[in-house]
Amino acid sequence: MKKKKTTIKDIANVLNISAAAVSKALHNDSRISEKTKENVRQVAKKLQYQPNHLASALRSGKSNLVGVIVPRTNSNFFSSVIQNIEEVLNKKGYSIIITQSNESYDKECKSIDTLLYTQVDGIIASMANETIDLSSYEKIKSKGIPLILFDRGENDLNVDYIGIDDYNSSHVIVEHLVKNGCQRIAHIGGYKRTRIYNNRIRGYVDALKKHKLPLDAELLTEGDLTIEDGRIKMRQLLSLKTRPDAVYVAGDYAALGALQVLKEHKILVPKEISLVGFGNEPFTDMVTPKITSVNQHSAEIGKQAANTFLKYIENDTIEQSLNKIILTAKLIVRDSSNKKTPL
Amino acid sequence: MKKKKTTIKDIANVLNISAAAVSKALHNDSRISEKTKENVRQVAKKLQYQPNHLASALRSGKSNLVGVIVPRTNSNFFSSVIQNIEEVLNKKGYSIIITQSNESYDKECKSIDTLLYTQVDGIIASMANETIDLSSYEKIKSKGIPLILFDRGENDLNVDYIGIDDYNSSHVIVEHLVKNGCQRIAHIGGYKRTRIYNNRIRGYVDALKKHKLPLDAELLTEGDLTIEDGRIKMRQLLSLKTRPDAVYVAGDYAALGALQVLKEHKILVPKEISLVGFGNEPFTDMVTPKITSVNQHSAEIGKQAANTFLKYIENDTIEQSLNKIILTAKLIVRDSSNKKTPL
DNA sequence: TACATTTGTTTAAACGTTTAAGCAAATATA
DNA sequence: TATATTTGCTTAAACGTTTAAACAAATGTA
Repeated sequence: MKKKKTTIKDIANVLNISAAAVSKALHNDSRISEKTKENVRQVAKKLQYQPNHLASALRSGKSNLVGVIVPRTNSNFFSSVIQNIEEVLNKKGYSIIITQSNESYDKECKSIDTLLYTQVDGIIASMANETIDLSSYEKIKSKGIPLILFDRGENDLNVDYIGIDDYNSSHVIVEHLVKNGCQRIAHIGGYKRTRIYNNRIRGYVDALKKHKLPLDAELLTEGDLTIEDGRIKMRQLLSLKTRPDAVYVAGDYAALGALQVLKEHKILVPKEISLVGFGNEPFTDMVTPKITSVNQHSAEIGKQAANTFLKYIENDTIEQSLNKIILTAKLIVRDSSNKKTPL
Repeated sequence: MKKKKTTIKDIANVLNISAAAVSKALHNDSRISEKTKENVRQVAKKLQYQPNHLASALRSGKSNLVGVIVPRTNSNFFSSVIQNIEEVLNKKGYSIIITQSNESYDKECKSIDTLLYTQVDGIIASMANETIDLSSYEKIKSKGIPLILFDRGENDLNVDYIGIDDYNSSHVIVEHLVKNGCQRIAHIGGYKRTRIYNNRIRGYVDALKKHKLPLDAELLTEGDLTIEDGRIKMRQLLSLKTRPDAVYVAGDYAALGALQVLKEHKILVPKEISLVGFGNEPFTDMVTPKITSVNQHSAEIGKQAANTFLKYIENDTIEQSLNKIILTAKLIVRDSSNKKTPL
């Protein structure tokens, strides 16, 4: 059934030379004559030779494969980061293997095992929401291969991190809402244990203080930021004795859920309640009203992550350490928070 | 820099047994004593032994890796298919490697090369829109590993295919629109060269005939079904002397673009023009009005694809041939086409 | 001419497993 | 007691490469 695959030896036999010569010819070794190289290339083509990656990786100790772990691929942010990682790495002869954790810690551990098992030369990852125990990430480090984190990182791992300035983004958002006359700003946040969400919460709290706005515990919630979570939290906010006049949601999906609830309650956005999301997912520009959100520079993050990996490959004497590249996120003001020129 | 990895030999040395014994112990060979097995397991754990996949795959000729190629991962359909493929295959000890073609033929070829190079045991793929030349897919077949296609398939490859009944889905859609009083139904279609879109177009044409509706060439367009494509095609339709009273779009993203244009033109949906999409992407349920769409049973497709692969692995005497599994898609009627109980 | 260098190749070991074959010791069978 | 079988391991080859080391032939140098 299985067709026999062409090996370097088959080529060697045809040309009556050694397998070693063929290997070197294919790698353009200077000690192989131009004539032999040409012969090898021709026979290789004719026999449809494809190098056996397993063998070469085993021998050389380099797989030319990089693992990428993301919580999910069906968000524009992660999809775009991946695309850019791939673009940069392909140019340098690396291929990438994508795995999704589905925000599950167990699945993430399995992904890591799969990647290590595949003997990837490095791993670029964004951590699952659930992840608290870092031991599987420590395992990557202990194998001595570069580990680069982006978006969802963790200082304690002492590796490179590429992300945006979440703390400051919250300040920008609150400032924007205040300028638009909002006084009672709620925050539908992610889980505090995830660093980025924690930073957004801290930023929100500090920005309220800065603007001398009351910090009301019932206006601050934590959750997984799914659409459903956004719906639940928005309903909670609407049931308060004093409703907020603005809601800053730490993720676009939850912001969408919140918007649905607002529309179901016939509440005018932004007139009665302003809404701001986070992530600049494409749909924020598609719904009515369009949702104000924060652009996370996915392309840039992907490129920087890939380049950071390459840095370690090109110079393996550098020891990894906590090294943060923080990009400044950009607030994209749309209808959902723009009271000045309403729909 | 690179830490030395534990091998089977290290374990053997500690216990003063041969590497072969360790290998067998780890594979629970019946000819190894329970005591030795236990010792091996303990030492393996202590030394944090992780089998070297490259070596075992090279030796055994099985990588336990399955490649998955999709046009893109940031659609819910593909993301869900992938998740289900993974679920089924993980249980059987396989890991999957995801690659995206980004709808580009070149990228698809590269993906195939990467996967073959990684020595995957099989490939499950959905073809890029652009793909006409099938030679890279033929390459997969010529390697003798199973190739399973889903959603975007091609009869000429003579391999297994899992998808939905596109032709019939068009009939269901047209029927639904007719029942809602539509008489002049347009179709914003995909490229005819892609089989699924061709089938949707044929279904549309035949359904019109069946209902004795006029088949007007200017009501039928072809494109790549991106949001932008949907916008362009909708504008074209609106500029006709006689506008359609319903638009059936062969993809949800394009349907979204079409909806945006309709709203910009203050055209009431579904009152003036009804709209139907395809794919049941989550956002169809999020926008206003909610878009009627077709559920493609992504989970089922993923499971069937994985099981089809396993069928060949479990019995390698079966020769692959054109073998279609066609699921019946389900029309999800929402506001955008429901004239009877409008908003 | 004698020696050194360069060129183009071969040989053989190695990467970390798996596995067929072999073998000694223990146990079962007659 | 002698022979057969089972148990529990070892030996060695193999998977398809890469690569250090060796070497013969060709070319250069003095």
